[in-house]
Amino acid sequence: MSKNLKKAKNKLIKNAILAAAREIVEKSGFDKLSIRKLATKVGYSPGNIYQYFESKDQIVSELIQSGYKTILSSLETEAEFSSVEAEIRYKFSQYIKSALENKYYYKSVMLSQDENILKLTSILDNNSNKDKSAIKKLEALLIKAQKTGEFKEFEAEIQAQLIWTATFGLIIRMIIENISDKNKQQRLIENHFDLIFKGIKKESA
Amino acid sequence: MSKNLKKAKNKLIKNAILAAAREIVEKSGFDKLSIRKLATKVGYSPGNIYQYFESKDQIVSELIQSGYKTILSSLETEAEFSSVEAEIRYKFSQYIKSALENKYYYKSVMLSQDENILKLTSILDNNSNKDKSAIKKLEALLIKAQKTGEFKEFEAEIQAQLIWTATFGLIIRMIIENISDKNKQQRLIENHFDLIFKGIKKESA
Amino acid sequence: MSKNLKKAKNKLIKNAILAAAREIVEKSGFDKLSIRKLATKVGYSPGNIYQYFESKDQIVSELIQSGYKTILSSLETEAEFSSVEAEIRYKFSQYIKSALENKYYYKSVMLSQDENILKLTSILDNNSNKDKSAIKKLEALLIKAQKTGEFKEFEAEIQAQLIWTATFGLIIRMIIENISDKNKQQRLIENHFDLIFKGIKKESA
Amino acid sequence: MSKNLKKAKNKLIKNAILAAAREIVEKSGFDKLSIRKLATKVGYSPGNIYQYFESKDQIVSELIQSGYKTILSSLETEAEFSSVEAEIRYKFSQYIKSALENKYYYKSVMLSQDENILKLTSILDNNSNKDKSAIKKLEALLIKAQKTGEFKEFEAEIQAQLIWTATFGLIIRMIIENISDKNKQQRLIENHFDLIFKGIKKESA
DNA sequence: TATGAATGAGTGTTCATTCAT
DNA sequence: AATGAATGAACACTCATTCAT
Repeated sequence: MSKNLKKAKNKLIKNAILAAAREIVEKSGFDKLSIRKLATKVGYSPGNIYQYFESKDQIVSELIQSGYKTILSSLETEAEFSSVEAEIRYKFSQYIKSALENKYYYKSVMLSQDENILKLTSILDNNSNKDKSAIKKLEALLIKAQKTGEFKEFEAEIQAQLIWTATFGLIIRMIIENISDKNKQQRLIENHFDLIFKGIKKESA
Repeated sequence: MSKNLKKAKNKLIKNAILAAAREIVEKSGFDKLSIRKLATKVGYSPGNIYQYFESKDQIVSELIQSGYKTILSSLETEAEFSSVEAEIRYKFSQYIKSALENKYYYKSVMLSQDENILKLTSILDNNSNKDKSAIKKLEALLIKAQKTGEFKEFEAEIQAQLIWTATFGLIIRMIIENISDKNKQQRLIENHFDLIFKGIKKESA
Repeated sequence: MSKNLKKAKNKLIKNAILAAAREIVEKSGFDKLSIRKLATKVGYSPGNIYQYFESKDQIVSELIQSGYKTILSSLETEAEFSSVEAEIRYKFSQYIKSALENKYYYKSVMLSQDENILKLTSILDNNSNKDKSAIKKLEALLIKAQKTGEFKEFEAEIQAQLIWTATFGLIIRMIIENISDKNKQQRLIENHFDLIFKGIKKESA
Repeated sequence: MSKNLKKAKNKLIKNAILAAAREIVEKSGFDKLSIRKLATKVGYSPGNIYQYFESKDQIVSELIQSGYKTILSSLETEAEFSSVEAEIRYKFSQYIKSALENKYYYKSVMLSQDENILKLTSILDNNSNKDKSAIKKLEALLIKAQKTGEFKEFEAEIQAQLIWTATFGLIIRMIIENISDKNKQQRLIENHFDLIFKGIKKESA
């Protein structure tokens, strides 16, 4: 077999292993992912898994990063927006829908307390991932809108965090309570953003 | 010993076991709860635990149900409030703090997808537990505030749900990301309610 | 079964486990001692070993201490000696013979580089076991003999160490080369001490 | 490629493998020598090692034999000495240092009970290797010194053996107890020979 | 009612060796 | 001659559960 073919085969198997891992995680959560179960599922001996991955941690890590990227990528768009509110509403709606489409995945990743995963998913830790994180992008948006007078002047970092925790809470509850009616989802999402943008108090109050 | 006495003694011991379990869980999480540790803590042998509980699962389940009540009870108070906003801020702050003090329970209860538990914990399901649920009490408060002009006129049920999911999201993330600095907690909580009451948009915008 | 009986049975089994461990070690060295092999040998499941010992380390440790004490105890005696030379010759001869009677054991213990074992067996480390060790007793003997003029004035600590390493070397080689002829053993031992006491140089040289 | 060329190439590679193995062993000990690590170091795949050696055992065995020669060769020298004492002190110091520089070999070789190795390493067996052995050379030296009046008249064979076992004991303990301080090594070595040459007794005693 | 011994399955990881390619 | 995938056994240790006593 040529070197290229071998490499391709290797990649194929790596992917098969990751796919099996994903299946286990989605069905039973990260706790239940073990090298043995994984090996059995792909029809290998436990030791052979280490031919393809250095450690369980590496498997977990690759698993998460790939899934998480899928969901996060829903935040990217080429569209232009008339206001920051419109932009946030649009992007987060996409994000929520993507999360709901990968619900077991989203749940597993976002509820994991594994250190490596938390590095990617933490919302409230002000120090981690300063630059790349989605939180920072939201914060930038808030600052921009504050400057144009669209939003109230306020500490953008903490607001970004709280928008995110609120949205996270909505998604998780929709997943756990198995809210699958698209209309109901839509109504919840819209009202969620109404709440965030306008609050519940009467303006002049 | 009379039958009654026997039953009472049995209940006493069950409670002692549950109390020990609670201690372990709240100190180290559900992962670290093992029959062995539990037995050692109560001063019994591992085998004897099975005289009082059918399985570890049963212990975990009873533990979760009781923990949930503790947290919910934090919403009760005799105090009078000058406004509904003040009342909501006060009660929910209590609730959040109680959740953080019982973080392993809160997480377990609120993330459980067990049917029986979901009957108690569901936020978005409009049909379950119409009367007793905490959601309904919040909804009633919202309606009251709308009538007095304190809050905007709006569909109270869905607003109650979203306040709850947002708060749930904040709590879960504080638990998962292990935010233990009391000052940071306080700041997050206050800003969380600022967001909910006033939103982020400029009023005249 | 009464508590005492149970305890006795427990001790019996602990001893059986230790005996099995000793057998493995004597046949194949400490490297080859594994919980699995040990369990198989006593007819138990691996896990059950932990009913009797906290860890493999504890087993190893108990094993060593018991065997080492046996050999070391050969240094104790009630006898009175006409000179320090006589005392040293007598005691070390006993010690060597005891070592040869427990040869696999002596070899395993004295050649182990396991930290815990080295704490007991180190000869050259000036810091460990300052008080209790056999080395210190020899050192004291040397000092006494120096004071009475029997021995040359010299740094007693290092001399004690070197007498010990030399004797250790003799024992190990007798074991490895399987010198079992008692007469030959005796001749080697006597000449070994002649060498140590008088050296090989002509006195007036 | 001619048969000879092939054989030469084969030998070349075998040596490269052995060299890599030697490096691993001398850095980390025989425990840490694994076919995988070895293959990685030579730039081969694990399987290919078996083209050149039948088993790991064979590699270990060849390694040990070659290492032994290195150490023994330290006894050879062209130098002239003013006395036999000086000669012995010099040569054995070289030998000890060489042993300490190849400590894993020395330990493995000298503690091996493999028959073939024992043929080379035995000190106390009066019959084996009558001619070539290092012991015999030492014995000859002793006899020479006895004749010149430098050393006491005594059974040279047994003295040679005991000098050797004592020195062996010192080396092994320095290895096992990991005495790496060069000054301490030097002091021990010097005092070791003081002991051997002069003994510990007062001359006139 | 209570004990504690025992099991069997489970955890991640490493290893010498084999073998199809 | 060389690769790298694969195996199967091994390592120490933990656990929920069962059961004879």
